[in-house]
Amino acid sequence: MSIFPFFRKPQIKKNQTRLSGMSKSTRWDSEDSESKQLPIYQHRNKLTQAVKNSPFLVVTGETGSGKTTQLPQYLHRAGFCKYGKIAITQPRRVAAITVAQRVAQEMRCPLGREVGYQVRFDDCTSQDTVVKYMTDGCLLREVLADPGLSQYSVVILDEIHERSLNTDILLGLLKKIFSNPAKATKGRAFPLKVVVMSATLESDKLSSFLGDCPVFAIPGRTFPVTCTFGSAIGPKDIESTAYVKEVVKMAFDVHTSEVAGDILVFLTGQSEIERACDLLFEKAETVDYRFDVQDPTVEGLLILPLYGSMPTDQQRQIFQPPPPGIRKCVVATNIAATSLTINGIKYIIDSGFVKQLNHNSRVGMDILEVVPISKSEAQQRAGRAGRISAGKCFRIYTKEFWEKSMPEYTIPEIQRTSLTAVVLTLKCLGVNDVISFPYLDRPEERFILEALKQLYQFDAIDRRGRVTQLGELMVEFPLHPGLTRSLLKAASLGCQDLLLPVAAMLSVENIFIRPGRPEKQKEADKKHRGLATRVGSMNDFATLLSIFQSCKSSDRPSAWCKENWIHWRALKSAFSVETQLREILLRLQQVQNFPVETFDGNKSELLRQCLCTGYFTNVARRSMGKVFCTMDGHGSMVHIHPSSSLFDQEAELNWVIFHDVLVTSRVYIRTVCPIRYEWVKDLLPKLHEVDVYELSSVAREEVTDKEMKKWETREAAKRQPGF
DNA sequence: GAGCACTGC
Repeated sequence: MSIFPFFRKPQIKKNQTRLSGMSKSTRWDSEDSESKQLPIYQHRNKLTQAVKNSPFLVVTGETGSGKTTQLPQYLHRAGFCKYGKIAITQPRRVAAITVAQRVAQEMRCPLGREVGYQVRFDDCTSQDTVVKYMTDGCLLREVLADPGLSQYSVVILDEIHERSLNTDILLGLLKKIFSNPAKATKGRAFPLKVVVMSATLESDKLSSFLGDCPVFAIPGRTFPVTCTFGSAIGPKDIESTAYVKEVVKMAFDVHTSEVAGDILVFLTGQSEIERACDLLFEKAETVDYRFDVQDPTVEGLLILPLYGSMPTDQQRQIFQPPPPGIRKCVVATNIAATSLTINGIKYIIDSGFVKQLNHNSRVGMDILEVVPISKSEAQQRAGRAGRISAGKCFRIYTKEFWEKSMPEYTIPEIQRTSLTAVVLTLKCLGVNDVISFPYLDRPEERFILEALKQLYQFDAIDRRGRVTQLGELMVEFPLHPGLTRSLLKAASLGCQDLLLPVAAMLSVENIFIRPGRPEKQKEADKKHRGLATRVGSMNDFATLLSIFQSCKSSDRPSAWCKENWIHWRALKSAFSVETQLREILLRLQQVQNFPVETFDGNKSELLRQCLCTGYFTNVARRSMGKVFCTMDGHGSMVHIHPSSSLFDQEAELNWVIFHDVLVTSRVYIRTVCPIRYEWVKDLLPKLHEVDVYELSSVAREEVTDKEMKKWETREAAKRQPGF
């Protein structure tokens, strides 16, 4: 029996499919009445005209305007697919997939034919696909292979206001490539049309960035949300964690005094959410529904946590409507701000904080920190209450906090992240001058210089800032450049099987489960310690390799994970990443001039020596007791994280490499491996070879011979014996 | 002696 009894497969004649939209076919003329009621519908002719008339167009519209689903269909119907496909980018996989599903349904075609999607590990397109939803990262990879984007007639960048790193890079690239009319038509029958879609904010900025291109505003269709400020959290409370209690109190007040409707609470992380849920549960137990609760139809409270690392089936529970009479209260991270939409939310409790990963170029580290959200983000959170009817948003912070502690806009990712991979991508696209590249918001110059310095250290670019052969290979891998460097070293020595699983394990989410309850915690820790392997000595990278192999060869891998307190979901994605990396490597080995080296060292040390070629920027040396000192020029004092198998064995160690740094009560290094000084001796001087200020000319590729000479003398002076 | 939000290739 069919699940959809009224669904009829459309009759598609083979010859008709490819150009169907622009012929006089009546297939698309019968729009369903639902899409006719969308605010965008009245503007459809003007919109297609606007796309025709200008190479760039900005379209703004709030959620519910229908721009993501309708505009591609209008363009399709107007004949734009005659010259190529229409690409619509999304910052997230799920969005690309679900929107494509809906549009395929509206256009009455099977998904993957005229309408399809492409995300990593999942390409649902065919020869017939002319409307293609995809993640911004996928389109960026396509630009790398074909900078002219010759198979597309229109590229639509959606959700620009979220300012994802990839979308920002694409925007700059499209401006650079297609704002020059001569370049824009080069090798094309029809100049590429670029449409940039965003929520209403910042449309002027976008328009002027794209040469004062026209702006098309579509009214949204959401309900009003009234916002109130609290009295407890003021500008002085930025460092405190008092907001958890305050949030619980506010949620409880809403439950007892407001009419029926579900509650969504925004907090910053897993442990905080679990604590808030416990507190709320305690309070909710004391309620007498005969007297305490104003709305007589409300007879109970269902409290549900929601965060990213939660098991998927548990996440699914969130979307179930609560039983009659029960009010649902979801306590979530920022995942509920954009990634997941929960229906039925009428009340928002906003803590005003978020956990954000910021790159600190002063110490050369990424730091995850709790910071106040921006005003635009607060509005976004509030908007989550107005999707089905009028809602209310309770901000626990004061008006003064709003005015003094919260910035207008969130700093875009490109300005607070390490740019090493981005700069390599740009260089490979022929963007030599990465400083004057058209960024919508320019990153600080020292961020760019730091990235160049790292790329130079990895031999991905040469002293004049040109991409090396190795750099060309590196850009093909969806990994951090250092990790790629190690992988390529291993491949050239023929031992890629050691590095492929390690690289995969390090590029997926954390695989170790650590529960909140202390007794369970002990159990999990014990299991994890048992997984640590001794290859000559303890080594966290080798442990990852061993976990990967043990699980993969297990008869029941998911049971194996459960037993060992490992996230099965994470390990599954590590398996697919490993396969993908292996395929990329094989392809490159077949077509490129791939380096081959011989190894005359100790075989049991092979893995660690390969790691050294990519991690010599992350070397630390024990200075005193349990304190290590990084050798990256910053000389930061760090400790080995207690989750490492090398924790408590510091006395036996002198030199180590580490995968990442975690800043909490101390500065911790995680995923650690002991090394011998000889392995990095020849690499370390490279860390001090180039001064960041000298690199600004590398960035612009304007290095004169005189400058080169100056460097070489300085470098010789710096190369001192022993270090 | 432990405190990793969220994406993406």
